[in-house]
Amino acid sequence: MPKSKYDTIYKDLKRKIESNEYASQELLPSENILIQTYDCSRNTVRRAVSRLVTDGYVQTMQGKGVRNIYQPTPQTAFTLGEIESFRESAIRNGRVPSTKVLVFMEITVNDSLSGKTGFPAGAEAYYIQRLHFLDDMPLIINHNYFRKECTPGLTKEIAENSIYQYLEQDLRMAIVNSRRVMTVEKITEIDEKYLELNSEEYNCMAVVSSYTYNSDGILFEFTQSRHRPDYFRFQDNAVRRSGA
Amino acid sequence: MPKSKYDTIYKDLKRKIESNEYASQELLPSENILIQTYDCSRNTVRRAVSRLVTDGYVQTMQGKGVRNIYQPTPQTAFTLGEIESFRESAIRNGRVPSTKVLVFMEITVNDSLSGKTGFPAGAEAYYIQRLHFLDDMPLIINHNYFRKECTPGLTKEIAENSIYQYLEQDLRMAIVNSRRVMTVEKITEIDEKYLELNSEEYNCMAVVSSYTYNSDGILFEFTQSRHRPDYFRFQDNAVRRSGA
DNA sequence: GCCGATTTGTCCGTATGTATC
DNA sequence: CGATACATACGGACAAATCGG
Repeated sequence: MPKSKYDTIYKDLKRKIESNEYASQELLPSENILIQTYDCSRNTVRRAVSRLVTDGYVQTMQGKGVRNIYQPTPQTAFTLGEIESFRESAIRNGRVPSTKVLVFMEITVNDSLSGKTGFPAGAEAYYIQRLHFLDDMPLIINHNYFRKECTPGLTKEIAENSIYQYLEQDLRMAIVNSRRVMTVEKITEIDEKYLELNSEEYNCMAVVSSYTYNSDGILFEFTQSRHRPDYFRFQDNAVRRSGA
Repeated sequence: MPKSKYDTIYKDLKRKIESNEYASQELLPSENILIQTYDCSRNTVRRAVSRLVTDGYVQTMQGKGVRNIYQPTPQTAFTLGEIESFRESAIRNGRVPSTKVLVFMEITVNDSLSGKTGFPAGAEAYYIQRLHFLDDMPLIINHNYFRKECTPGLTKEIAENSIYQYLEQDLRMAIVNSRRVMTVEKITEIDEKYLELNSEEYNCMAVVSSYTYNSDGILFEFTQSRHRPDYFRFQDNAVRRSGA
């Protein structure tokens, strides 16, 4: 459910671009036309369009217009710039996700873990290790740490489905911000075993570490995602600010 | 040189956050205060702040205020969401960059290359292979393809310095948009030789493929950057739009 | 629980500047 | 030169969330 007018316009334009209602490399209707189309102010139109710019869907050109530069993302591509759960990403790509919980335990954060996760030492936390499948192929091992204080009531059953769905829908939690770091690391025996990798073929893998904050600005999740290298693909769109 | 009022405010707030003038986890001055401070309208302040949000510097909370959630990025971290040349990134991290041109040639795009780069078949292009050093350590091999039509006059000498500087300052070209895809690929003999890698230790590496468009919406650059895995680090900030 | 003050979120209208055609 | 299109900036109005009394 779109929550606001500019969000409605944004989603509508996005859908039209994705469904080729505007030809690639062609101009979108001008702001004035869009104002009439959606019966709104110029600011509102511009807000919607500026989101399409950061999404890499369009490019604005002063004096000329707004060009559609959208190109469909290949399947299995993750998109950066937004927070998306494994399940959401899979569904968006038309795949069948499944999850196996390898470890579910409650722990107390010690100094070593505190340095790695950013959680305060002594805090209570859930540690969850999960294997994610796409169409029955094991692709990702996730090591999740959730601060218990912020995410009470997590169970193994929830972890088998969607933790984010539980946090947002049941706990009414707003997940706001996530810092992610991508690196390449050597594979471990656990990776080799569960992802069915051969270390002679691939001896390292893509690792995404993410630090996620809730709407109170509290770091409540640290996750390390270890991706099968041959299926790892992250996509990003960058905008160069003139004269930066 | 900041080009606009909101850009000035954005840069000033950013600097203050980075230099700890606002304590971490604390609130920034309210919009009303900022309006007085910078003698401007509310929209202008909000525009500056919203850029800090996408940068992951602050988090806005309706009814509460704007919290500083900035954490300094470790050195050698690249930042996503913006286009930055190797040279710029190195300087930002206080390192000494240098570049060695391995190959500089002019080519005609054939079908195979057209599929890879997105350039039309038959187009003229520069192919440049470069080795990038940070503090005398070889870190990245870049394979650049530039459409000659869009980037006339490229020379080996320019490639040894900064191509982007040439494009922006000399050709007055506006680089606007770049789509990037990160993957993990097996290392090649060229990688092994120039990056001084041992395939028994690391047999794959981080690869960033980027498709860059100019202000006319024309794809003028395709680059494949092959990064030493043990020094590769990409950072990103993601915002979850409520109810997405 | 209520109310008012504060703070951010959304939306509108207008004016002016700059680039393109 | 004028018309069109996007960019910047201002001001005002109301809504929604938070907080303190």
